[in-house]
Amino acid sequence: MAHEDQYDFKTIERKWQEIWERENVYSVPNRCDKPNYYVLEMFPYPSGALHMGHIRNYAIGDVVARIKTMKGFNVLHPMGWDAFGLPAENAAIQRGIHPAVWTKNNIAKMRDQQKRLGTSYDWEREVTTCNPDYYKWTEWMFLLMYKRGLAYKKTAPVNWCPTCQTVLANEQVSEGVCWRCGKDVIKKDLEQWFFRTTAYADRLLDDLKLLQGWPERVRIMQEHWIGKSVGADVTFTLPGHKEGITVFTTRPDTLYGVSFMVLAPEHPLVAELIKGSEREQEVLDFVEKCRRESAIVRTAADTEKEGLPLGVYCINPLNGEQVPIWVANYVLMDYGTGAVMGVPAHDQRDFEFARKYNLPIRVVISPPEMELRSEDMTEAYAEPGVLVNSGPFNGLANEEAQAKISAYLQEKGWGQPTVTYRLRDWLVSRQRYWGAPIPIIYCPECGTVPVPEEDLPVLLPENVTFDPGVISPLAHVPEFVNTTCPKCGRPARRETDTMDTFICSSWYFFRYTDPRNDQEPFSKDAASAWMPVDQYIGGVEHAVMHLLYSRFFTKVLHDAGLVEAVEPFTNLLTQGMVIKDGTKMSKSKGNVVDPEEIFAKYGADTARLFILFAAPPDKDLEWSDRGVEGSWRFLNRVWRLVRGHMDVFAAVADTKTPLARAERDLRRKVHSTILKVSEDVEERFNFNTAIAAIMELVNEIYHYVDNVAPKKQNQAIIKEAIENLLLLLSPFAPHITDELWQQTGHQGSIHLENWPKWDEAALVAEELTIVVQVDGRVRDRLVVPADSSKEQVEELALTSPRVQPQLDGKQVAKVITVPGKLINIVTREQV
RNA sequence: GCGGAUGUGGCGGAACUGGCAGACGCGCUAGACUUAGGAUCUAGUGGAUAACAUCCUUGAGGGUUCGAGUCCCUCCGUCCGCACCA
Repeated sequence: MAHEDQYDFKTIERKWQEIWERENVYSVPNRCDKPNYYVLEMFPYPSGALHMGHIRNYAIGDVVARIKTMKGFNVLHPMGWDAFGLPAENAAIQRGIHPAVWTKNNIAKMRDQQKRLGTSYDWEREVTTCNPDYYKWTEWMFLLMYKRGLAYKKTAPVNWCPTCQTVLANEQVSEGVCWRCGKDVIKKDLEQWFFRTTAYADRLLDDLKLLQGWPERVRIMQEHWIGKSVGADVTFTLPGHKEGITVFTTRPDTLYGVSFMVLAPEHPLVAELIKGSEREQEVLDFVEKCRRESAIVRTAADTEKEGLPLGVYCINPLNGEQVPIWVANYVLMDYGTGAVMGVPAHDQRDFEFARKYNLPIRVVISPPEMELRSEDMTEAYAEPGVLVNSGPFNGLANEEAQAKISAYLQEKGWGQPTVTYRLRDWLVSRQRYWGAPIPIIYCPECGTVPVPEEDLPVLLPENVTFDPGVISPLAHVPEFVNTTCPKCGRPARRETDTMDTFICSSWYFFRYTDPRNDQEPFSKDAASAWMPVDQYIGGVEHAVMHLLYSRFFTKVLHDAGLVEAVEPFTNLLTQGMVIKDGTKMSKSKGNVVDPEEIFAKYGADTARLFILFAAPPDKDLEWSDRGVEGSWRFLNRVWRLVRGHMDVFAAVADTKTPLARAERDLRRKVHSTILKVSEDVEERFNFNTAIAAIMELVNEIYHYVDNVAPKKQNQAIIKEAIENLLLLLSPFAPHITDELWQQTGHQGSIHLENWPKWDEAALVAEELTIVVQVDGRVRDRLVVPADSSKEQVEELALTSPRVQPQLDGKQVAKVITVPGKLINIVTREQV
């Protein structure tokens, strides 16, 4: 490859990265005379190297940050490391490297890659969650939760990932498998710490409507995850027992249609009710079988419903009827009360179950204008209707009956209106080493005692053996475990579980506002200066987990009076995946493109430009080596254009002589490009079309310099065009533009310049192209002076030689004119 | 099953409130410059056709309109999320 006319990206990119760093170009104060703007990309887990998804994420964020800076904002654009987590521990186990060392090395490598991408981060604000000066405050957050009654410990059947050797929160299990390793998750009874996210369920749901700057689908996913349903608890009495069986139902209007009761296999009443009966063993075997089934099988909708009668009855409080009690696999212990009333006529699952086991089906909601007979039904009737077979409530519309029956139940003490959520409390304990310690001490005398704030941080011991099991590696370190009780001073034991790393990432965006504060996690003033984040950018895979936890944290911090913000992220951009050959890049598919290769072959500017040009940020991006080549060619084209016209930069504009046509056209292109790019980047982050417009501008400048005789070329106009070109291109390709800016005699970095403004006067078109249609089909195009009147244009259109033949033998019915654009001549057959 | 997104040349993708479909880039074809070209430049490039005339063309089929990629209805495909939530 002949290199003599290609630009030397290696030298140029290194040069400018050094200058930016030396001159602190991207350092930002918390307050100054400019308005603040906070743009944030999700910080990475330091896995070892950046992949294309990272590069895309940071390229998008960097363009936003640079444009906002040029537009006069004081822009906070920080970066950091979500540095606690399992891979570090696994590396330690497999390769004998300490997690801290492994993590530190990875961070050094990835930070270097980010710098080579040319990102405009304020590195003075870098945070690393595994450093004690950060996790001290993560522990502090735990204590805050504890103080506010939002952290508690309980024994519960929890999700256990045998591969990762730790428990998982509900959000971290998808379709029965672990979010990290993809292996089956099983249920285990363990005593664990939880955060009371359910206490915020309503606010997390309601405030979704404040998030108009979020993609709708993310809001819907969160709404679904929270899963609010409004209904009633109803207690069926159990003869011979003090307590009855309470069920949750969204359909109290169907209570007269109950023909059986179903308990979840895990329901504590099951064992109690069958004790000593002849079916005891049979039922216990069934329960055991259900428990052994994996979560995937258990929750799949097409799993065959199975159940057994207990031979025991409860009483429907409304009509006093005896209702047989069953146990069945389709009832879940961890939703509602773990017991369900069976109304086969009006619930599809109950219907299937009743048909299978020949349980009675009684219609209590009648559809309008027809009679529903249970023996004819092929599926449950879940639509609205009128109550029948329902005693005093007969004849009521079912929506009305819901309220009436709920009220009646409450009045009689048989139940009350209830709201149930799908959202569970957040299980935050992890039986692993590489995480923030839970700052709790267990004292034989005083019980559970939080570590006093002044004793934070609880430091992770360095000498540990990694021997994963049900107990955290920390439990094997006596120096760590054995301590004294902060209350009574007697020997006590530390909690040895660490915190879910999602806790670290639930508040890091606050820490960036005040990263070196050693008195508090951040000052309220610093947080108020920046929060909420104006633009957050990251992958949609965090739609529920990270984004929901961060919202929860922000609300708790708000309630504690520590921050003003009630939501952390005003606008959210979920970038698309980087794919190749139609599928996501992954090592197993062997379709990975390493950013290092692209940096080495074409440089960061080319990589950035390609990634931003090939697709809009929220869509998937198909990687194309040819496309990268095209971006590389374009930058060289810009390079040659500028280098070929170095002499124009001394030119002084001649404001006296009117411009000729070619110059007016070029100026119009320059200013319409400024307008187009400004709109594209501002409104929808349409970087791909913005870059396309810049490419058109380059083509047009070439067209001018190639077609106007050198002596006649207007140097001031070329200068104006090239300067604006460089300014518009600078957020996308920061190195080459800074270099050319300097070479063309400008003082200071181009990245400190203002965003260009378009000149309205230059935009005014001199001529317009009017499309002429006959009956909606294009027949001619007329180029007319911009000030032509409607009549003049219509006359031209009707007499056009290309239009005339189309009007032969027809009458003009009407003429529709869209001013400045189009004329449509509508005809009818001659009578 | 429910919810969401999406479907446009050989490819990635444009087309704001209904108004020239295919911007820009890739690829391809021809030419120029060259010892050479995988550099660069110029021209062309949705399909049919001998045609600068004509017709067809935005997943399929209907509809509204002077005019539909865009609005409405009925389907189909692909991707994603949730999935026995009582």
